[in-house]
Amino acid sequence: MIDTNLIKANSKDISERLKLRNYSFDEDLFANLEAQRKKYQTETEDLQAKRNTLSKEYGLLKKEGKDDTALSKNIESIKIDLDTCSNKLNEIQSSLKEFLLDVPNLPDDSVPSGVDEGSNKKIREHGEPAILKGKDHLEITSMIDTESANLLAGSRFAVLRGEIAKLQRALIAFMLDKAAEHGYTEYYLPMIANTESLTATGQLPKFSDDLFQLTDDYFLIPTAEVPLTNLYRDQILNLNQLPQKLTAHTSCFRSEAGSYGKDTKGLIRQHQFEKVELVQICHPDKSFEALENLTSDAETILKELNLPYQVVELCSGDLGFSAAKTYDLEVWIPSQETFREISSCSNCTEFQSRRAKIRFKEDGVSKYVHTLNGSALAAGRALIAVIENNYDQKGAINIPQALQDYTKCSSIKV
RNA sequence: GGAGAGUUGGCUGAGUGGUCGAAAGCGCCUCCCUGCUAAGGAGGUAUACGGGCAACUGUAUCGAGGGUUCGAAUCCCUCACUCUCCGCCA
Repeated sequence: MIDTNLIKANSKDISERLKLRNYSFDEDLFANLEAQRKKYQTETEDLQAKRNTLSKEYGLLKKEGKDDTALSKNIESIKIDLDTCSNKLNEIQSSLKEFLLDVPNLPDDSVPSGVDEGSNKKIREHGEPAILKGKDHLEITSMIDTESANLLAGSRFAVLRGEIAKLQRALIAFMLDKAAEHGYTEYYLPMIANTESLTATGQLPKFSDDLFQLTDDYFLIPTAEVPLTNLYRDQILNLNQLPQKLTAHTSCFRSEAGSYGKDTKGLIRQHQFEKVELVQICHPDKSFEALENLTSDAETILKELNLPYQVVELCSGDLGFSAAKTYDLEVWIPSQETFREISSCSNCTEFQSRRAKIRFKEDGVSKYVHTLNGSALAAGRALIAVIENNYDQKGAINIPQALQDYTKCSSIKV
């Protein structure tokens, strides 16, 4: 949520910046709602103040046994006005909130402008992508079983068997250990979140179609960013508690509505996948520095797995709803002869902390923290990358050195 | 799932219809006293939002939501959570 004072002060500027990310901000509607909010709030509070004083007087009169009919009438009429006024106020406040919850975060000034991914900017590259087009992961091994998954649940699910299931588990354990090395505290979390949590991090109310909803107030999480960030919801931290660095492995669930026909083959786009997430809660002055660190924490894993990848800075039009600045890490997928997103590291500035009311106290003043998140990494996609980039073309997958402590073997027969 | 008890400020804990944003203690902060240590004294110490250049001031908040009342921390209803006992269970 954007600071309303900021909008009031520079409505034009805000509107321009939001245009960069293809959001058209209705300045007039906002100004109108905000003006009305102010009017009705002041009026309501005045009436409440009046009622409070008169009620006190009434009490005194009663005590002294004096006549109270005139006062009683006066109070009654104030109550009627107050009722109308506060109803109106509630109505406007919820419209205003609805309006504001729909507005995406402001792109940071450093973000390249552009309408779509075509304007994303490659920052750096690491490793040597394979020259020849390779087999895809489904062709390489039958231990990824989409047919069974289809039988059990439907499309966009996978059953992993034997060594491949173990390989994914090894990847997750490796990633968690790396996160711990980088100072992140490991969490085990509910994989169901409620409406409030999902609203705080920005998935709701706008993107409910992307979520699996279980019941009225239960949703499967689309990422561990949701529970991890919400751990601090409604809290005021001490300055010395910052930064907080958290990590968790969870399953992630996405409806993938609107992606029919996209990446239908293999593990690339699933309804359920495993991911290790990094989250940082930090001082506003440190968040852009923290984004560089968090991104490099995620990169370390790709480096140690010897996977070729590139780092891309998203342009304004390609930013996610809550992000002010994002780096995508894209890993080389030989069968597709292209780089595919395997991590997305974002600085959400105070967008989520305003929604979640996560603050810290500095010099006696409470301020909003900045929140950051990034995958380190998406395990399903990492699995594909490891399989395809290490297939020896003869029936074995060579396990990267860094993983061998976990797999207890140096290659897998497929 | 059944029965009972509870939820008040950073903490402990008073408060059963008005003078209560809330006693007292602890903690914390400022100042005073004191040549160390220890002790003592005075004052201050929630959050959000609104109005005001500011000093300041208004409103709301005693688990959450609704209700009764001129007036609710206090009475009524619903819900959540915690604890104890029983049942069941990984």
